[in-house]
Amino acid sequence: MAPVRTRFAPSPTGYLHVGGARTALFNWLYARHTGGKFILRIEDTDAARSTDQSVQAIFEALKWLDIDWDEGPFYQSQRLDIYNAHIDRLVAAGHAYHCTCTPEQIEAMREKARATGAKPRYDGTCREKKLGPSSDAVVRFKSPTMGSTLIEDVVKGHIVFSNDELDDFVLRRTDGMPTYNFAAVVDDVSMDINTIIRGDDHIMNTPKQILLYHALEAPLPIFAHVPMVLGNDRTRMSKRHGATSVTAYRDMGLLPEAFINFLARLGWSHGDQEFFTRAELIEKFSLQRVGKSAGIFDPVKLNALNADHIQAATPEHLAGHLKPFLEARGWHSDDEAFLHGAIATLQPRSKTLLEMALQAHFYFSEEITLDEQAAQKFLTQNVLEPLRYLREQLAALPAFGEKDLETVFVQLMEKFSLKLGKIAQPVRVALTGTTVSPGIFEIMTVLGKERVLARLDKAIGYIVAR
RNA sequence: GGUCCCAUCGUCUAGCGGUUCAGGACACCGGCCUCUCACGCCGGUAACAGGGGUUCAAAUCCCCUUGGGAUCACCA
Repeated sequence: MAPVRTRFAPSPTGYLHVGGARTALFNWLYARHTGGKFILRIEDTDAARSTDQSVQAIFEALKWLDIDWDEGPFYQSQRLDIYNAHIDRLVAAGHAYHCTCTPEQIEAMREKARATGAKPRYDGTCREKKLGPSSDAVVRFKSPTMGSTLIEDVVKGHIVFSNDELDDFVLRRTDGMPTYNFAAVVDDVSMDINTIIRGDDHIMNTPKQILLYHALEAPLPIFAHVPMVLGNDRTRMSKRHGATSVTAYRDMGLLPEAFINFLARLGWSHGDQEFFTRAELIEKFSLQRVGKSAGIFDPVKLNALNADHIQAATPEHLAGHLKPFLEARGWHSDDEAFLHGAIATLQPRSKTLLEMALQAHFYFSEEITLDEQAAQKFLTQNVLEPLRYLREQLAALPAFGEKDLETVFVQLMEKFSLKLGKIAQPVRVALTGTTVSPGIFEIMTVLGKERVLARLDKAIGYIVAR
């Protein structure tokens, strides 16, 4: 068996979207799983719509997902000589011909066909004219008029197309650029791509491509058409479904490992398992386990999976991904231990890194602001003495671990006959400014004695002043 | 409209003829835990689109209907 060679071949006409990312992921996973090669190719033969900005956006997204490639990136726009050489071969062999019909004439043909209820298609006017190349001629493929073409798809099974459905499609445009079907096949052949994994919206192109493989006398690759990713309205994912750019999910606070886990599980399964590390995905991925039906992209489930990955990650790992969100709020910390401690307390209560950053406000804001409602309700006269006592006891503490703190609180509760519930909320408000936060002992441990005392002083001052 | 693909809980899916009055996950609804919010734990509601076959036996195989999707360019 020749080693597996897969490729991802996006057209740079916009950012990398969810469907494209999944196609890239499946190709990459399959190559990594089999120990094969994964090739990146940029299909920029549409000069009008391709932009370098889009190319950069695609690179950026793949980099975030940590999908790396072994060869490329190749640019089709730089391979015109190769396509032209193949065009010459095809014309010489009688598989293709020059055609000077104008777009207007073609449109007229289609109109006429539609009027008679026939299929709108090129009528073969130039098919036998043996025209030579010229600046106003396209090159068309001479499609067989009889017979049928069979696709043996790894995920969809056998699909048969009658060849009379096909017309003589264009291989090279008047501007000298190859069309998609032709360039893709020439590249896949010349790059030895033996496994083509792509969205099933390409199924209709496949018979044309198979015919081209035959004309080029090239061995057929394995085809695997994976089902589409749909939006919640059951149509193909597009801009109107909200965030569909991969990097938008990064900016919403998703972890790349959670995102690829989610993408992989959309259409592929391994028993009942939901959570996969990157290594597990590579180990377990297989084309046989890819389903046939389209799936709806569910952002709620994505977030839930992300929460699982956040919980499973180490604070050290999360720190790198979280920092941009902190910095966006003007928060910095050179104290790694402090940062990691803070993250650890937030892990079980954050579905996204954005949520985590938002909840981390009291760790990184130098001066916390007391929420007025919270302060009104919990920083009252009757907790003034307990808080003063607490402040003194804490100040005298030689160590500031959770156990030490608990001991102080037990004493406090006994001395003032208070339940923990009665004193915890005031302390929470004093330390964080709000009524919602991680456990107060964890917070205090992370914050450290100095900050805790300062915040208690501030709260005491607030009570005295009211 | 032609062609092609698809069809299990709201969603993602397990199920590859019998051990399933269909299992898991997310979401939802109860309860427990508890210093708040979460996490966690326990429990619950919820699906084989419909109709014909084949078979001793069908969610699983075949056909039809219905529904959804994709595609019909000198875009990719």
